[in-house]
Amino acid sequence: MSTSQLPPPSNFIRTIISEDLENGRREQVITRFPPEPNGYLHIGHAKSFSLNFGLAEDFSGQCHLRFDDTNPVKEEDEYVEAIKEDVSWLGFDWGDHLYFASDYFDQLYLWAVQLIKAGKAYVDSQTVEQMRETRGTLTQAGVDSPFRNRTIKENLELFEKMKNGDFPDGTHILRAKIDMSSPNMNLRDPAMYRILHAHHHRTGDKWCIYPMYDFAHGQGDSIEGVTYSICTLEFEDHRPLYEWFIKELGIFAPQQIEFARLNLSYTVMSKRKLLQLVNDKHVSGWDDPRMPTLVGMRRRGYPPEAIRMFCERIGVGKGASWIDLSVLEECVREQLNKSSLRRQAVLNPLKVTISNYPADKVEELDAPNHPQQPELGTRKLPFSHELYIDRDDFMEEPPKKFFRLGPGREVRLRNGYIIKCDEVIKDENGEVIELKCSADLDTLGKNPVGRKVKGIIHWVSASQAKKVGVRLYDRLFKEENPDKAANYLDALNPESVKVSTALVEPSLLNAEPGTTFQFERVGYFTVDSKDSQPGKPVFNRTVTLRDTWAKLK
RNA sequence: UGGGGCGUGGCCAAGCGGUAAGGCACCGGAUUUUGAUUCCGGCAUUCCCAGGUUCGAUCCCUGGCGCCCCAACCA
Repeated sequence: MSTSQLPPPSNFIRTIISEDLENGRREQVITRFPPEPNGYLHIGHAKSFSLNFGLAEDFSGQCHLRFDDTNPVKEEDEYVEAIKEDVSWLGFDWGDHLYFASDYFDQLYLWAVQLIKAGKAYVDSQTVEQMRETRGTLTQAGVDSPFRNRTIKENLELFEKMKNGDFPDGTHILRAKIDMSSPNMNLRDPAMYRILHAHHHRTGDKWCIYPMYDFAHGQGDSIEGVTYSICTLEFEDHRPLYEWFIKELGIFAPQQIEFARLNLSYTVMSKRKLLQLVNDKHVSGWDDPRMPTLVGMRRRGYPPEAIRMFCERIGVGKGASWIDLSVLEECVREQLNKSSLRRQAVLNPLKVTISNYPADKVEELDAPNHPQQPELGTRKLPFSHELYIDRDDFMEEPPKKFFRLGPGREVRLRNGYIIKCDEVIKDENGEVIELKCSADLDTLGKNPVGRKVKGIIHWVSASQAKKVGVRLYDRLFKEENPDKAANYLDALNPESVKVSTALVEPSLLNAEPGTTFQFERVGYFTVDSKDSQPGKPVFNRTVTLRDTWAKLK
């Protein structure tokens, strides 16, 4: 299901697939999303799996979810479950096609033996350091390992012993016998299997040798009948190796296609760094609302449709591109504008007394839940002689383009009356602490004749307003590209969150965790799913509203 | 300096020899009890540069220039 009415935008991958289908080179489209379960998914992964699942949907094919769990020391079940949840959250469905690279360990082992028998693989007994030295450099050919010409029999025996656990980690390794002088480093006898006496999250202690990515990925694709193995650009140099294994093994050949990974400004995307942010407590966890993880965005209040829209909007190419964070935020606004109920909340209160309104009177005003969607109904908004407005909406000496409240000025109370500021009360320090106003009681639901009041401000009734916790989030990093700083941690935005309170209309007190409201004229706020208590919600600011006035200033 | 990629407006991105889609941003203007939303209009004589082929080139060729990736028993 596409999030937009428009046909999916054309891109080079779609073009390749369409052509293959037309000329009969392929008959169906099978893609796959192959995360390693060693961390939480982030927005960059969303780009990848939206592409893979999207392509499968568009061409009536199938997209598999396959966990690339070939490195047991980094992988955990916790991540497997989290990843499944995130993919589902965005609305994608892998059906019965849930796989693990570890499902193929037996087959992979057999294939390794097959290559040894064919003289295409050998057991190397050099140390890591020796291998590094003999591999050569980017401009210098490598040299053959002294173990390169072991007999097939010897290799078979050694590999079997590796499997049986006769050797400690790091003592031997199975390598493909390709070309130590290849200009492509990946072809200089790449590692196929390493010894790792480690417990695997799924296969337990069955194995003490594990296949490398390069020896597992293409074969996994092949076994599953994946027709298009779509990955990021850094694997371009691996493609010849991917194809080499497929060819030598004589198995079904998927096509690997590479696209540019997502770069988002004011964000870091590397798992290592995200993990460090969590471990070093720069954020509260993987699901901190400032994190670029899907769990973080969910908690922040980003709707899944917005993330889908974002992925579609940014397109797919091969050039290293940088997307501005504001593009994502704009998608969030676009989505939330349609779906969020409107409420009033004051973040920075300034007391207002309506002098011509009875002190003991409380009126229940009707306010629409959504101005463009009357079918969403209305709610009651209490009004009394004592209110709070936002300090930003009053200026003692307003500039010409300011059309909010000022001494002697008139303004519309959103969903209420027009009021006029008669008197400004200050404390001993000269700070404004209260405004005395008078209301034009004939302006409820209608405009006065003979004068136009342009300004509209939000407010809450003092005695009925409820105080709630709010967290005002901003971008996690202050630098556009945190990786350009000497240390990306130096680029952290010290003001990425401000913990504060807000006075809100009473109906908000029982809001369900996870729901998002628009605090009119302020922004979108989501009831935090972790820290809210029944009757005691805590609000996360998801994103502010567009503010052309702030830009004017 | 070996190999693999990429260069289209501020940011993405179509186009694949016939005379520059679209989105976002931006700038006008209209509507509006959110300076929000919505709506209407504007926004590349030019596709990294220089030559060449062609009636015609962003698309083909040659040569430059710039940027990204690769030397884990990570993925």
